[in-house]
Amino acid sequence: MAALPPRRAGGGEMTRYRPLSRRFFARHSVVVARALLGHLLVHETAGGRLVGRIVETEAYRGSRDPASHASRQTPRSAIMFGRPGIAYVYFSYGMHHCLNVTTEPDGRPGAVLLRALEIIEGVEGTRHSTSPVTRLAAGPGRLTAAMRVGPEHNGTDLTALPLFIAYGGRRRAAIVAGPRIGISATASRRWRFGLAGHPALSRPFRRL
DNA sequence: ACTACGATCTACT
DNA sequence: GTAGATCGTAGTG
Repeated sequence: MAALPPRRAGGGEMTRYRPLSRRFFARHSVVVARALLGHLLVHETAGGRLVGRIVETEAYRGSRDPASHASRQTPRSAIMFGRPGIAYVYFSYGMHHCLNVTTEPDGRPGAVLLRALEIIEGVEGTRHSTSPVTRLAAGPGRLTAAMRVGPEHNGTDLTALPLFIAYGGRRRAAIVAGPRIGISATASRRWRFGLAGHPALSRPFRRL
């Protein structure tokens, strides 16, 4: 009998990175946006595993949130009305992709935009053009570039391989909040959240 | 078919 | 601080 081949670095490590449950995402977008801070985005690629800690998010919710793509029901936004825990990837400003995870129970529109990560594994597999390394995923467009996320991930399940959100341990840092970036309306809603003082934030949070 | 614009990033002043 | 790159989506004709 031949020896077992070595475990591939792909699925075998799912014990180390445990996906969050779908129920985690089936809540109010603002609750999910805050709760995601400190958890991990994991991507098992052919070139190796990429892992980043989520340090900044934004909540988008409901049909009456004018800043949200779900303020109108269109082919693109349909995914925000579906089941939670699914990737919503859209193309922005003609050159970037942004990654969201859908929220709220099935049938209610919502999503959380992942705006910044601290890359903690697989830095050598990410693009090296951005320096310092702490800024590699500091912004929604940089995040998708660093994590090799593209339109092919739109509609995929973020609770399963190869791209998923995993438990990241107990969060230590305090959470800060502010108005969402690039949104003219609803500036009074402070639905942008971040880990206080983290170097990978896309932009600083203003003090009250 | 044609137009306007954006949940951005980089480079430059 | 502000401009330019660049194109899918959605609204209008």
